[in-house]
Amino acid sequence: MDMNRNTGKNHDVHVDLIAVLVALVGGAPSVLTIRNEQMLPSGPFEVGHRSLQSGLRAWVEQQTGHPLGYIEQLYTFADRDRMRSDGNDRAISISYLGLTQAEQEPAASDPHWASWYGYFPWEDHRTGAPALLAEILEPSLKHWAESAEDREGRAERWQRAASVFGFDGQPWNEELTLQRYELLYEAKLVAEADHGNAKGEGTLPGLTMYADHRRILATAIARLRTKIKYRPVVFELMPPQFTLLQLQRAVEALSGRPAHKQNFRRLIESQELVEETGAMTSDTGGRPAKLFRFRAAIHTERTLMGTRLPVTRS
Amino acid sequence: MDMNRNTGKNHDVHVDLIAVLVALVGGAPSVLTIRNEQMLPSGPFEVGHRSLQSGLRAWVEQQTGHPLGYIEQLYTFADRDRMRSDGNDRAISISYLGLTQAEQEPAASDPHWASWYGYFPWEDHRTGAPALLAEILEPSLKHWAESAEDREGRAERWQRAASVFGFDGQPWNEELTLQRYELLYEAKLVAEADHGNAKGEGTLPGLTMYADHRRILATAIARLRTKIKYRPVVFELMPPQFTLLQLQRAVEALSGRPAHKQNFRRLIESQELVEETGAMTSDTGGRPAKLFRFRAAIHTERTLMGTRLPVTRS
DNA sequence: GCTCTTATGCTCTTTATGAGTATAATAGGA
DNA sequence: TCCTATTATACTCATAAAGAGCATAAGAGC
Repeated sequence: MDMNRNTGKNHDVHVDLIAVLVALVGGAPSVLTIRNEQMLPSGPFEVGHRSLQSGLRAWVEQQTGHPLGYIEQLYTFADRDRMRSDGNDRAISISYLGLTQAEQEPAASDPHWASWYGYFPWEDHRTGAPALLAEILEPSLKHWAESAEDREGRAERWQRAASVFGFDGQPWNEELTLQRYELLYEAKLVAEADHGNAKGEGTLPGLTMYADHRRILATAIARLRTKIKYRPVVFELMPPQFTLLQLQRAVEALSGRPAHKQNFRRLIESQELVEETGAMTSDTGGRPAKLFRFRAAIHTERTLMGTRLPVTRS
Repeated sequence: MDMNRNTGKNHDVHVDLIAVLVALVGGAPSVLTIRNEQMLPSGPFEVGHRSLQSGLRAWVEQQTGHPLGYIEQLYTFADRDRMRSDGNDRAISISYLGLTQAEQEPAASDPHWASWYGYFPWEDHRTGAPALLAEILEPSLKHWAESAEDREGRAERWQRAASVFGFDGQPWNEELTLQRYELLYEAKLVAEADHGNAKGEGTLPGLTMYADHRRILATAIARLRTKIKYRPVVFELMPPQFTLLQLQRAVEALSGRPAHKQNFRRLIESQELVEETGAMTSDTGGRPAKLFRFRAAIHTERTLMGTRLPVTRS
């Protein structure tokens, strides 16, 4: 039955496991990094590992001391020239997305919780579209579009840039984080795109990362932004008790766009995701707020239900 | 910068590429199989392959003669005991979902288009819930639930079965194909679940497959059923021209549940996914129908928009 | 008591969606 | 030819969900 093995040749390849571990640190959606915010925790999949997940768990705990909670598989990459800076031999990266809470403050600089908007400043629309979108990205991409050979090429490039970045009055779609990064990569506007060249700062604002780690981070953000809309995953990022505004801020931090407060609570409450703890908190800055917790039952029902979240239209 | 490689040990593992290629064959959602409908096309990822996708493409074309169209990555599996029947050494399977049209009729028996409901008879609710759900699955799962050790275990098992299969008046959710298969696996009701034992027919109706290929197929079905609701992927499965009823039948075939005809067309038309070709067809059996094609623009906009599809409530 | 700030309740409008009624246009047989 | 079965297509109705905004409540600080 098994005909594809043992053809004599050695087909085995190197497999890396990479973790995008997300937590909210002081309101900022953050990712756990090592090496001066340049790398995601990672390590090779070894023969001793019981499973992909347990292998990843081992590496992350060894490199960062942080335990892994909820994780889900993200994507498996194997682009020859995108992957490795020394890129000669064959390798595969299996990436995972993890959600936790950052217990201690990021004191030491090595395992460090870095805000993901440091790497993607154009993704944060919580207080409106960032200035650099119109001031830097739009002209740069326009220039790139113009540099296409033929007329259709130019039109097609600009069309793509506009729809993905929301230029020309098109709506911003926060889920397209990966497509935006890929477009910038294609336009050689991110430092990772020119191989072997001076690896200092990119052409655009925004921190760069080792190899394709920034692409993996973009994949994680996109996934999380999609998922948060139909599955109650914010859970994993919240403390045991919270106010509805705190919950809203968490969702806004992830999606990168503002939510309508009253509608947000209507939605959350109508879905019976949370229940009152009975306690109140008064460090709100205004009227004290009720504290909520997630309903225990949710954890089992989780697969079955959806969560939608209300955002402001424009 | 690169610290995780070359530690002296050889960490390399065997990587298989597996394709779930889907097409509609005479109204049946079908998957391309080899080896007497027991296997999905697959082969090792080799050093010569330019990318995962091109490697997969090579294997599928070699084994089935079928070209690969639209594909997307599904999942990467590496469960030691689930994966290989001879399971001693380490291996990883990277699976892809592909959508095409089956040009020629499935004449030869080896590369064969097999209806996916042959493997998962309980998944086809187009004409109501299949009888075997109540007659076979429900009692079997009840028995499994009862065989748990303690009271909570029994309650929890039945609770899970009921919500995933829609027993006790709970709604059927067509997207839970994978969870259903996993539950049956856990309950040892599918033949793949007892290792090395008589590999004849499973305890339940439904064809079995080699190793974990049926699980991969379940993953593909679940993915497609989810995706079809927010991305216009039916495209890839349709001929260049079609009537709205044909389109509806395609969607129903994939989702496994009936749609409301008038609402279906309202939705499709309101989304401007299609345009009239001007031609009509009269092999409808009744009043002739307008022929439609997908709007060309859609192919570029594809990433950006959603498609929703209306189903009957109960 | 006044002001600022956040919490919370409620209304209004628009849109989406599930469901059903009615009519049109063909084929085929009585 | 007329009747019937079958599918296509147009509308209407009711309800639910979603976006927006108004109004009031309840604290802190001055």
